[in-house]
Amino acid sequence: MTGAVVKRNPAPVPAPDGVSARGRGPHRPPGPFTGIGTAVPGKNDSPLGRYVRILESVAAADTGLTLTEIAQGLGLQGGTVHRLLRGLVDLGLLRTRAGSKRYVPGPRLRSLIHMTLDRAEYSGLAQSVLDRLVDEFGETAHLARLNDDCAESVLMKQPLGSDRSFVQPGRRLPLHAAASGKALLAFQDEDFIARYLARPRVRYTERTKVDAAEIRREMTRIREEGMAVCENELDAGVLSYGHPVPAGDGHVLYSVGITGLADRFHLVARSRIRERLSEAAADLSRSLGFGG
Amino acid sequence: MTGAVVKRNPAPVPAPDGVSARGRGPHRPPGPFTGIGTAVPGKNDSPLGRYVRILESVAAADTGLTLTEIAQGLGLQGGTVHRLLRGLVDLGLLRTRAGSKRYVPGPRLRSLIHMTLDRAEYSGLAQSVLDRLVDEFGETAHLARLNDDCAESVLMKQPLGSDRSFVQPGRRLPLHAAASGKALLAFQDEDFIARYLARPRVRYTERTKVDAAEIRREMTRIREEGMAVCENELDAGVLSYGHPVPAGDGHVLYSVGITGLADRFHLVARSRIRERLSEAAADLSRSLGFGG
DNA sequence: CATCGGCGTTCGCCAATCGCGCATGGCGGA
DNA sequence: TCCGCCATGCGCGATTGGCGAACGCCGATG
Repeated sequence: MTGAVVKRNPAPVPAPDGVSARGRGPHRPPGPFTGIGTAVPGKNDSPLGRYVRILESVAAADTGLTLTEIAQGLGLQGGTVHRLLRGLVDLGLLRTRAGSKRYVPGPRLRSLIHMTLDRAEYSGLAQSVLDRLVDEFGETAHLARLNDDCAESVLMKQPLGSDRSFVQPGRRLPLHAAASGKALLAFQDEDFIARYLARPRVRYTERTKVDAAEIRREMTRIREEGMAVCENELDAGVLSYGHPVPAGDGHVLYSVGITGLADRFHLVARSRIRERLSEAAADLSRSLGFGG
Repeated sequence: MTGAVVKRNPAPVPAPDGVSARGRGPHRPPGPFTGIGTAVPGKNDSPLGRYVRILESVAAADTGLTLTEIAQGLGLQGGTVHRLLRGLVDLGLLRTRAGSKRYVPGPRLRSLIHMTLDRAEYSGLAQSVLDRLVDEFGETAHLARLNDDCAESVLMKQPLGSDRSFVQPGRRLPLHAAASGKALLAFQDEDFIARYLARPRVRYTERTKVDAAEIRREMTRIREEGMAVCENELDAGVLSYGHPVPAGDGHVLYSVGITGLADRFHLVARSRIRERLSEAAADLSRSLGFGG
């Protein structure tokens, strides 16, 4: 099977003379030059390799690419590329720019990006927003990311003199028993929520809500209020608030939260917290790259 | 073709009773729960969808995943996953951690991720490093990213009172005639360099080097010195320096550069520039997520 | 106003591939 | 030592990828 003659297009190599192999050699103005991290130069065309090259082309283009631009770049047929693109769009890796027929990176590719972001990188992106929250309330603020079936704290800022922390970076917070987790869960799509609720949940304290119906009611409340509250449901004596960070295209991948000891933090008016968290979420949405 | 009975595994659904359909139901301790950005819930298992889910699983795991962990997560056979992983590794999307058998994101995925980073995001990640360079030298500093076959300036910081800029974000700098471009080209693998040199190059000024052999000689020099210099090769009267930003796994995707008018900038000792650029590159490598 | 060319879309066909079961080979723990 | 875990090949069948071709659609062109 090594020498099997492949019928496919011989890749975007300009035909030696003026006419391409199929008599319709277009022209291809700038040329493709695909492949930055080309590991094994022979495996680059396979079903998967083509998908990757499409993604790379689209990602490299600032304003998106049209179908035929992609087709030319890969040396593939228009019809073929159309099908590939449909697959990519259906998976959410690409999307078409509103109305236009230009393809741009989709939410799924975006989320993949953020999943591989290291914790160190968040400090540059979000530190200032958390700083402001801490200045305002004197309590611990953190940024949480939806990871798998939990919310992972990726960045935290504590007020001076704070003794212990409940949301140090790396801690995985359950989606049903933490404010930032609940703020994430409430804004996932129905499919995600259903799958989450179908699995067993841990009861951390006697106030932890584990009943599916009860959680669903709270999700509705959170969506209405725009903010999640969690008191004594995960750590005893702790009161925390969580607010979703919108991702521009409707998805919610991050949430911002603020956490304090209940007896002290209760003194702060909830409406003011909601207001500030909402502002912080808008700022974060911008600095995390969801603005444009 | 709607009701076609599919033979594949019924997805990671636990078998109703104790025994799985194939009589070997392992146990799957934590459970898979794959799928955050599930766009179209039906299209999620297709050849491509499986690949994407593998990538997401691996990206979400901090320390990488083993083959069987992935297989369990997707509800696929070990042998099947092995082939999928081989494809992903061959393409450079994944790689195995040195010696270990754990799979982690590869250089190609890294590069894809960084290609979709928005310019706004760079300001959070890299602004402070550029600020320091500008404070030190009073000249314009910028961060460039290898895009396709050119270096794209993604972030720039000018000193106060600077009149015009040669590296405003979005500008695409040629790899053979700009300091930051040359710093990128010099540290690509031989395959990339050969392909780049095989294509025609633009001569911008009479000092632009376009001859392949001459460029290769300069590449060697750059690798030895660790820094690229460019004077009057792209813009007349402009002197600029470029330094690669190492990506941890040997690849170079970014470079940092500093640019000034030649008659003024010539007064600064080259060794000091090299030293500061080297520090800046190390800082950038960390804040861009290559620190490990 | 008619025509042409580019672009996106759809359809049938063939085979490359994907995914599975099974068998095999290395490696570490009991 | 043996045994289990994990990783790796090898046929087989169903799925899907890729191609050619044809079809609307729009704007540019004569």
